[in-house]
Amino acid sequence: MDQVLKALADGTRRELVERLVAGPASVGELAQPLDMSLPAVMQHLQVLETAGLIRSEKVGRVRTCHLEPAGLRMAEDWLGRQRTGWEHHLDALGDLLQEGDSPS
Amino acid sequence: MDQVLKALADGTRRELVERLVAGPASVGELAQPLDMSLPAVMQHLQVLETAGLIRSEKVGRVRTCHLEPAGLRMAEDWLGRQRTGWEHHLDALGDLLQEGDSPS
DNA sequence: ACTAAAGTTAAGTACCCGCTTGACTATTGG
DNA sequence: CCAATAGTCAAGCGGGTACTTAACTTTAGT
Repeated sequence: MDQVLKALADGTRRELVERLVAGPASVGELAQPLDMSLPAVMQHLQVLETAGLIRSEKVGRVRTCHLEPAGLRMAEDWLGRQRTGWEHHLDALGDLLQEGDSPS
Repeated sequence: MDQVLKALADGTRRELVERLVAGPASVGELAQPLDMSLPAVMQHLQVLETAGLIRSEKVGRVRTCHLEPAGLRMAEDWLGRQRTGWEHHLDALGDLLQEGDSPS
């Protein structure tokens, strides 16, 4: 969880994810539009892979990366739980107020 | 977006959010279970508020904080878009493969 | 075999983050 | 008024993070 959100907290890494939504890509393809050195991109990819957000296999001399939806779903679920929890709390509060509204 | 995910990337701040799901709380109440100094908690709260994840008003000498679901929902939506985007991509790919499967 | 392409590793640098302590400001109750 | 409570401001410290460049490894093309 911590790793997933830390990974997505970086704008560059989110760009990488957004690119990978369109389909798998090699390290070079991912690096090309990114105005930074290739090793920098590598480090970002490693962070994403350690977090379980992407997976990559190397065949020949080219490493191909693809998205792993499980990681995204985990983060999404956590956010959803907190949000709906709070909204239900508000609902319950609303009911309580309405109930106590006309006590005569 | 960047601010929201950076804010949630920290474990302490996620604890604060989880606490606030149960309802509003004062700075002191939030700090009490957190084995760190009060200014540290303040800084975390400021990060959360700047990110739009919580809101707080000060009445008298006590500041009360409450959750703001909009921020959570924004992050949740982004994650959902990426994930479903990728899943649809996989579906389309599956269809393509199946279509080309028996070309005779 | 020789060279270019695609990554990878290692080391170093500059900056950002979380936390601390200490001093300070407002409110509240006696 | 006096002191305790609840929070805030400011400076500083240590570790982590995002890059960089330079050197190296492996594979592919000719």
